[in-house]
Amino acid sequence: MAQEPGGQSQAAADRGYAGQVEQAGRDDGGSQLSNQERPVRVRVAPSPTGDPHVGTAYIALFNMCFARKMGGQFILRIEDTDQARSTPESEAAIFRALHWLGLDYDEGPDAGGPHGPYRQSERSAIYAREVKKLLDSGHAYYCFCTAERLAQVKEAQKAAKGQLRYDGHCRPLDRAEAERRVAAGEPFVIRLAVPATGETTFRDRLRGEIKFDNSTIDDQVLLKSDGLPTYHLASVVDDHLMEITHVCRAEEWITSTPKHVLLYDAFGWTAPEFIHMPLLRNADRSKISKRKNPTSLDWYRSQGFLPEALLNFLGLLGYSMPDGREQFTLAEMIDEFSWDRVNTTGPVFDLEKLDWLNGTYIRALSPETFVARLQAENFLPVGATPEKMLAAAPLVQERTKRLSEVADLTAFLWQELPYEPSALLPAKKGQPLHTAAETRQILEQVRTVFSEIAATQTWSAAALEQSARTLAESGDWKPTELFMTLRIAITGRPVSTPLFETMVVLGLEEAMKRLDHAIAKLE
RNA sequence: GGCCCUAUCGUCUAGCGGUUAGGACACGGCCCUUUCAAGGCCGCGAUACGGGUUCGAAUCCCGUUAGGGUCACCA
Repeated sequence: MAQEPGGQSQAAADRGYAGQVEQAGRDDGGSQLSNQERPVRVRVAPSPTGDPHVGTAYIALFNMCFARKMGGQFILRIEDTDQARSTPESEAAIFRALHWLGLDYDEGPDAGGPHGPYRQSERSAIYAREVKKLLDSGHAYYCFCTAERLAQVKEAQKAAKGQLRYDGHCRPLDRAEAERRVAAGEPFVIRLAVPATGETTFRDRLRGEIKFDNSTIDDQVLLKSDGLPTYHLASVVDDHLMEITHVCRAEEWITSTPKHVLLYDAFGWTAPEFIHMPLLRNADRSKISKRKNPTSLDWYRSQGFLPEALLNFLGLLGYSMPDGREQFTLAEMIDEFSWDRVNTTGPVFDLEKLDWLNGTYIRALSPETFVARLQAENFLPVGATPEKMLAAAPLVQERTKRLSEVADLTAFLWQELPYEPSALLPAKKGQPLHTAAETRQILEQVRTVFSEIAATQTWSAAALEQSARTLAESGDWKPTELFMTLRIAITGRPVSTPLFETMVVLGLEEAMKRLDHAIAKLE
């Protein structure tokens, strides 16, 4: 990479400076070992604004897999340097969501660890200290430009169809003079002094060499006027001090990576290896957004997606297992993990496939686990009992894609649903096949026969079906016609879990009561 | 618009110079069946385009086109 001459000598000077820092004590995140030689340490660094994002889980998953595969550490760092948007509620929601998914980190705000604090708002002194080094070495400078001036410059550049970037107005300012203005209380920011010429290159693990002309890189603000760092400064400083070896983040960061590389150079630190994951997409292929796609992990949880299913699904996006299997556990994914099988094209987040996958996980649950999950996640309908749900579980699981559907699917078990009397009459193309009187008559026969069964035999689905079938055939009813009439009488709906099994679950007394009600409706 | 990334069925993907381009979701049909599901079988359906390199390109290179990202004192 062709650095301008000045930049190179500056970098050399920095190395000596960095050496002093190391002697000074525990500020030595960057050992001289390469990233291949150091123990793997990766992180996910969400910003606590709004709902916990599905993209955070996606990136966390891949970081986690790599860390576990390599026997390294996985860290959570909260990037809350935006005072206006960060909230404690959002932070708590991130912790909750990640733990729900089983993406447990080794170090983090709520997990502790030797490289804390893990919340950037608590690290201000560190950034102030580090940015001063940049000021001293000439890699950063004070800027007093007002928002208005910046806006004007941008307008002028737009009009001239030139590049949109800071014009370097404050860069030539004398350091002593600048500090006098700072001391006088004038608002300021600190900017990165990007070399005017040359280019900055880095290697992306997935895409190879990526090259940027320095002339296209902005003099990025490092320290905001509120005294807090921007993402660029904070993440570079923290990744270094936290001894992060691999930065795996979303593709949207590629264009700011050269700024980070320049920062590592300016500090005299070894840059981590960069891995830019593809961006999750909406159906129209734009970056996934809450306007076009559910993005909140809380939403997925409230819909009744199982964490293991969601994780499996995320693992299918931009990634594939060596044997092509599509259903796998986190442990299996870790076991087989390799960056070599990560794609670079942004996958569309397909909710339909998630539904299918979630359904397969729900069906694989034991009835006991199924009910336990419903209870734990508050999906047990009002009035439902775990005992009855357990009995119904095998019938319900097979028809459930999301746990949230269970309430509707089993509604008739906990209450008698209203329906129109006409719904009891079998019909074909709008034409009734039997009159109300005929229907009432056969229902009365059914009630009689079922009562006998109840008195003499076990209340089994097979026995009920057999007698109902016999009854229908002895009359001029097709079994399916009678079954549909019974289905309406018992469940109140034309679509339900299998009729006779359902009656068994419902119980003798309740089923007979509903038959009586149906007969009454036909009088 | 500048810069950067990307390009196999509608969607998720396999493929890493020689395959009838494979699988999954979705969709359609059939079977099973008591409705809905689940399950089984079958079908539909892709290498963006144009140049090269090569005996041979989905695979390698270049260009075009298209899509995306990014150009904040947000991350």
